[in-house]
Order: sequence, then C-alpha cells, then structure tokens
Amino acid sequence: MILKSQVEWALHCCAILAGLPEGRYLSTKALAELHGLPKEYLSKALQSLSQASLVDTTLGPSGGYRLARPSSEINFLDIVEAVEGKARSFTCTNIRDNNPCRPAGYCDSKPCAVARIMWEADEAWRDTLRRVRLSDLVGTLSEEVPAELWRSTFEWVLKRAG
Amino acid sequence: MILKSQVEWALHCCAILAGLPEGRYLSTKALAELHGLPKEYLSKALQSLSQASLVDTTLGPSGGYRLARPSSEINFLDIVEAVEGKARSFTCTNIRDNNPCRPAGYCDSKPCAVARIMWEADEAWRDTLRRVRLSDLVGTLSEEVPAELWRSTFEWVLKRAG
DNA sequence: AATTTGCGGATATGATGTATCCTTAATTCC
DNA sequence: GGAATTAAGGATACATCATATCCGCAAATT
Repeated sequence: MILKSQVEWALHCCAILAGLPEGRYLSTKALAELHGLPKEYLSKALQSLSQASLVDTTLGPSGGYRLARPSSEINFLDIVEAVEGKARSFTCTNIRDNNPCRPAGYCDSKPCAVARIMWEADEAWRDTLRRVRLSDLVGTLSEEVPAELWRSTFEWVLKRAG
Repeated sequence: MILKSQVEWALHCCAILAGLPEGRYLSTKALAELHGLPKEYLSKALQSLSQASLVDTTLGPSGGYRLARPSSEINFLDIVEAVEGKARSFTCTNIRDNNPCRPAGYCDSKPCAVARIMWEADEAWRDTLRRVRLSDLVGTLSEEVPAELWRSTFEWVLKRAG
C-alpha cells in the first residue's frame, strides 16, 4: 500500500504556492525546476489539483497556478485525495458470501465486520490528514528552514512568478 | 493506495482459525473452499502468516494451519502487516534537496515536515488496527452472524479440521 | 504573429498484484 | 513400506497501475 510520488510532489508544490503573493501565478516549469521533477509528469499532478478546485490556473506567458483558497482553508486530505483519489484503501469483496453453508438468497443486514474495522482505520488516517492545514505546514517550514534558504527560495520563485 | 485482497483473505481465515478447538489444524484447501478463493494463491497469504509466526503449521493429511497464539494476543495490525508488509505508505524522496537555492553540502537536521505529517497519519491508521484484537472480531461475528449459520459453518469446518 | 502556458489524449515502460503450475520434504494413513 | 496429503517455495504468465514522455489544441501574453 504505497502512495504515489505525486502526493509528495503536490504537497510540496502547494507549500510553495501558499507563499506566493496575492494574485501571482507560478508555472509547472518553475515548480518542476525547483523540486527537480519531470515537468510533464508533474503537470498531471497539478492538473489533479486543478480538477479538485484547489488551485486556479491561467494560460499564456506569466501563467501557471495559484491557490484557489487561503492556505488555512486547505488541509492535507484535500491535497492527498486530489491526486490519490477518494477511494478507501480496503475494499470488501464479500468473500463470506461464498460460504457453502449459507442458505440461498441470504442477504447481510450489515457490512462485513472485517470491513468496518478496516474502514475505521482508514478514517483515522483521513482524520489526521484533515486536521492539518496547509497553513500549518507553511508555519512549520518557515520555522525549520534556515532563514537564508527560505528567503533565497522565494526570491527565486518570485523571479519566475507571473 | 489499495491494500491487497490477500489482506481481506488473511483476516477472514484468521477469524476461522480462531474458532478451531485447541490443537486442531485447518488446511488451505478447506479455507479456500469456505471463502471461494483460489487455493494456490490463498496459500501465499497463509505462508505470509506463517512467516510472521502468527500461525503454526503441520504437514501431511490432517495438516494445515492453526493460530500460534490465543486470538486475544493477535491484533489486526499483526495480520495486515504480515501480508502487506511493514513499510510506511508514504516515502519521502527528499525532493527539497533539489532546490537550486540550497548551498552545496547542506544537510537537513530533521526529516521533512511533509513526511512527518504523512507518517503521523500512517501511525494513526496503524494504531487503530493495533487496538483491535482478533478475539474482538470473533466476538462481533458471533453476535452478528445468525446462530444457525455460525453453527453450521463450524460444523463444516470441524469436519475438515485435522 | 510568435511565444508561452494549461489541458487532455495517446503511447511506452516498469513495478506490482493476481494467479497458476511444479517440485520438494514432511506427515499421516493403510 | 508405500500411497496420499499437506505446506513451502520457486518459476512463470498475465493484468493492472504508476511512471514517464510526447503531441496537438486553445487560451493568454508579449
């Protein structure tokens, strides 16, 4: 059970977008260069964010991406689900239906007890991600990343932001 | 991020094994028939349980599997990790290292803030699974499964248990 | 008009989950 | 002792999906 690398990419890109001044856009090209990622494939991840309405886009030179909402109104789960999908990690295939002892036409009243527990764990995972806002990440980064690197990075970004 | 179907199989099989009388074994063949699963492939899942020391095995006719510990001392995470592996769902590839603004030879003091949050969610998932014992599942099933089906199923199982 | 951008489709490749088959060694039963 | 049964593990095939690249289109800027 491994998350796509696009999840990591999308989270880091959103953290950068969160630091953009109001109204500016940053292109796929700049985000790919900044993170050392394949531009064309990163583009797919960003398209997922766009389809989920997490980011706004604009075309042409000086075009690119910006957050569609304040970073305090976007949480980790929003981003993760945008690229990874909203499907649960456990799918119940109802193998108990194959029990040869079952009377014909028997129908379960509840979802399988095994599935309920697996889904509960899935929800715990989602809850944790839901509780962390993108702005929280930015706050942590701004504390942990050395001030000089933080400054030079955004200088680099702003030089490329349309 | 989808769990293997073997996870579902292993959980259901363990629930059956938990109902076996002391010292009896149940074969792959019986477990496969009971759940309508491909015998040869289910065998791989059971081998994983064996390698994780969750079950004991014995060879020959009347051979098969039984729990290695009481069902109250086996939790969901034990079983899930046995077949799914213990690797975290999120792997940090340290793409921040590619930041062109980084001074050469720069080394991070902490793991990436993004990774820490993703790992926290992963731990929440694992904690939930760790808190549910196999005996809890059996308790739930014995309440929810109609008494007659429950009885006839174990009659079916005992007829095949060595 | 030329360039740059996001977007979607088509395609290729590698890894992994799913599934089957076969051999080997251990155990039971006759 | 011999036949049957079992778990274990290796080899192989196939399908699905993540990864990655390329192309053409429409929109926006210069």
